[in-house]
Amino acid sequence: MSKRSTSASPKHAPALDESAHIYLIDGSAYIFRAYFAMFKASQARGASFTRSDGTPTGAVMTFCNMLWKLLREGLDDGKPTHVGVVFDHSGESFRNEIYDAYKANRDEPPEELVPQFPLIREAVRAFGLTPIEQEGYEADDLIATYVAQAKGTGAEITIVSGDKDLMQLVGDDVSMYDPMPGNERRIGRDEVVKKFGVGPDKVVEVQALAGDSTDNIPGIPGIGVKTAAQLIEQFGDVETLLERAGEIKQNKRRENVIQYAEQARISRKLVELDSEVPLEHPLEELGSPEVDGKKLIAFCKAMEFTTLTKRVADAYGLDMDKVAADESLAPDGEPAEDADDDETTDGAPGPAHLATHRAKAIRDIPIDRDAYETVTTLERLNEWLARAREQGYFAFDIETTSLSAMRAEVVGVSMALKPGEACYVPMAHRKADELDFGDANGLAQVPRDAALEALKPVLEDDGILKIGQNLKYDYLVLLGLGIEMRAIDDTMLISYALDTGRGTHGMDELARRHLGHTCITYKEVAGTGKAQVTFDLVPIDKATAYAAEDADVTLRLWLMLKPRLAAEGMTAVYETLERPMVPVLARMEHYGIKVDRDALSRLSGDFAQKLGALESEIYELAGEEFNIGSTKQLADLLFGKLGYPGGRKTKTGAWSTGARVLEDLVADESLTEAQRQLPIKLLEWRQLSKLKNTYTDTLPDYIHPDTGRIHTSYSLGSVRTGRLASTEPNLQNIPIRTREGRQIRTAFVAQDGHKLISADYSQIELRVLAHIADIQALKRAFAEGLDIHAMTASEMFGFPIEKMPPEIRSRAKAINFGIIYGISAFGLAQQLGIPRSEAGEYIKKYFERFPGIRDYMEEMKAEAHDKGYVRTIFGRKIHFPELETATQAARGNFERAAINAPIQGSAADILRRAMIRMPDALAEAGLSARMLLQVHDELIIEAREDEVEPTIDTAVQIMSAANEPAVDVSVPLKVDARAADNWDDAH
DNA sequence: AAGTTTCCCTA
DNA sequence: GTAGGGAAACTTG
Repeated sequence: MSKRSTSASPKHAPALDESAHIYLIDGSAYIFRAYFAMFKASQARGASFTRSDGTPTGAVMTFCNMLWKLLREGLDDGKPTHVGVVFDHSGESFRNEIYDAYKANRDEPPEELVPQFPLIREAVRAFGLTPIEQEGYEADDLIATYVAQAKGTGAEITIVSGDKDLMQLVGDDVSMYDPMPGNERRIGRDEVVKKFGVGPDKVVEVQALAGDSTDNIPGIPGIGVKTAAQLIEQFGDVETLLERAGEIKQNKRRENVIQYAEQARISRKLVELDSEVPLEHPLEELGSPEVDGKKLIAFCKAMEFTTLTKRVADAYGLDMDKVAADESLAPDGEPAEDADDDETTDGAPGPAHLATHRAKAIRDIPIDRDAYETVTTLERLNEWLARAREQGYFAFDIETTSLSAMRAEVVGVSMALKPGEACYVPMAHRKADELDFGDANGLAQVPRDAALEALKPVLEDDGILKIGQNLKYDYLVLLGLGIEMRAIDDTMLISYALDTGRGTHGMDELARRHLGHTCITYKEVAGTGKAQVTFDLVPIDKATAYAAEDADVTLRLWLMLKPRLAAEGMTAVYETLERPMVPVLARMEHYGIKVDRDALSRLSGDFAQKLGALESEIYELAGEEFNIGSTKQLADLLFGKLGYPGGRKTKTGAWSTGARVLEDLVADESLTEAQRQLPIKLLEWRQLSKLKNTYTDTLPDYIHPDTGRIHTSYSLGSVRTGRLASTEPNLQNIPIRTREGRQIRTAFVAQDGHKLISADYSQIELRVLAHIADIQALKRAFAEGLDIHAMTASEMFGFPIEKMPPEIRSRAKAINFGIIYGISAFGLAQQLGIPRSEAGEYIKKYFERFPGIRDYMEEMKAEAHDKGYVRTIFGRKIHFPELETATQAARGNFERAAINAPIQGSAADILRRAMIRMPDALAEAGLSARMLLQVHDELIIEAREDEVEPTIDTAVQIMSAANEPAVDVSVPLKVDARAADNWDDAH
């Protein structure tokens, strides 16, 4: 018995007579249906249904909203006088004694739902009611018994449920009401007839014959609801039918009825509700709908339901601030870092305990690569999938011919159901003539199309959780095959949410770190270098060991890491900032961006010509030919033979030839005009060779042969601040600063009839800084739309903003950037080309003018030292384990990173939130526009020409409000957007 | 063939 | 001073 059950004091309800109206609410069914129908769907859209300590509360909230509405307003026919909220008792019911497979095919409840069951019972108490449940009985039986007893009183009865198993109870004074949000409906006799083809009194007969796969009620094979209704119409009931089965005309049907007669009798017992349960809470004790506002507010506050708290306070004219959260249910404040001795209020082990307990148990199960199964038939694959369906979750991995998802062909898939229980399903392996696999390595495998067809419904089922490592890859490959994965968890992203800064999040490293296990490397199975083969040529036995191990390890990592999310209060970060990025990014990568190959080719030609001319001039000036691209040869020549004054050295002691050194030579007044020509030409050559080699020569190779577009890959979990990184190719470093560089941008174009829209945040990091450090002067400047660098310069150097000399403004700009980067006198001096002492003076002056900034910096340093991490405004943690061990010299670097991380990271989180909402926002606005690229503070969207204006409006709207409603930002987020035919003109 | 260094492109 | 990716040269195995 719960500690608090004694404190629940049911109020006295009026007498039960003809004027009474009883609501019997089927709590358990509602929770499940609400969860699958809406809570999960909203979650997939990125909505947060998690309390600040990570406890999932979506189902509790839905339930409370339903109950609130029900008690306050009643249903379509007035308010109730008596209310009972009824739940299934956990564990088996008497039906399992009749038929041990009853409900045996039910999935375990979803992980997010489990901690919510006790909370929902608490919710019922908060409404002043007693949750009704009884060991050995299901909610339906209790409801049936209440109905049977209430009938004698003449009261009107409404069963609040949409469950067809309760339809047998409908009668003169008894109807049902399905409370599913958006699908509310009254269910009376007519609705029952529509569903079962017979009246409520014959429903059990029909159900007995037709069976029910969700409850695992067998029924009679070959008979569905239609046939069952027809048979019952003819024979009256199951028993009569079985006696006179010989009269059935259809041969097969008759045989089945006779053969499965006993099964039908059992089924009837299973579906018929027990209306004679000895009630622990008799009918007279049903509660009243009157609510104690304070008690309910205390509960809602503990759950952090802001909207409902307000609604309740308004309804009762109470001041919500004056009611404290129910402490026995509220989060404990700082979530438990340490995984020891935490307990929930019911004394059950909490998430932190679960996390450590799981970790230990999983590490103890050895990994045996020889135990994995190779699935070679479709039948066997379907058996695995059926088990996955039954379990409700499984680990999953695709093997393909390419690391590039857009070019990958599926070769096989692996899956794991439990630690050590994994298989590989080869689909498209082939023999290469030059390799002898031997006889034992035949190519028995499941044809690809058939295998994918079997997989598709499971992958797309949002009731079956697919667990993977870096699932964006699999998602993208499958998207190309017309499969849209739903219900996913990604171990890489879970690890990233938990452990950013504590190492990388690749599977091999996670396996080593958490399981003490070294995975087989890809090279071990596929070879290395020139001898490396694609996965379809890997022998199937090796492939099984490799692929099934991946799935096995992924599952184990998930079992270990997932409970840590709740234990460490990171569930919301994972579910709102990480997981929803997978489908969004996969689609952006899938669409790609159109690139004008010919334009790039022309540029390459131009650059080549100019480079040729420059080379000749450089050889002429140098007096000899050499490899200009070789820094070593160049240094030898410049500082050796030609005697130029050497500037800086690199960290390995070599003379530096970087742009800064060459620029210094150009400006060196001790050199002659003629001597300055060589560094000038070298700088030009460097710039052009960079543009040619890195961009115009390389980008065309990334144009996909089928789509004519470039499909970059965005990496999640690789940047410690939460930013994305773009690879193969990197489209986040396309040139913009020089005229020649911008020509490359013009080659990124919209497709025919479309425009590219570039929407970017203005000064987002400085705005975030102004907010976090709470700097009034900066906040005011942003609110008034001032030129922030000019304003800084004005504050520091005293010039009026309107007459600011450009060079003063640019100094202030450098300082502002320096602040974001965790300023040092050394760095600022280098940036501005001034003595370090002078830079130090600037910084001193800045801090005098903006002391809050210095306070912020000191705070971040202290927090990073004390706690080992800093946080973004959305709660993402960035760990700095290095600070504990760093030497004095190295410490400054980490401290600057800790200062920068909340700024860069919060900005990155804002971008993520905008990106996650954008596709739905565009679709809801009826727009066909698509996000194509993200460049840290900029989104590139492709829109049809006739939709450009509304697309810009939507994008700006979403981006400007991306922080809401999770976090208030005390500075406006300004977004600029424009459209053009190419990226350069749009930016 | 694989790893490291230098340089340079982006926010 | 923050956060990245990547080409080419160079070093090491």
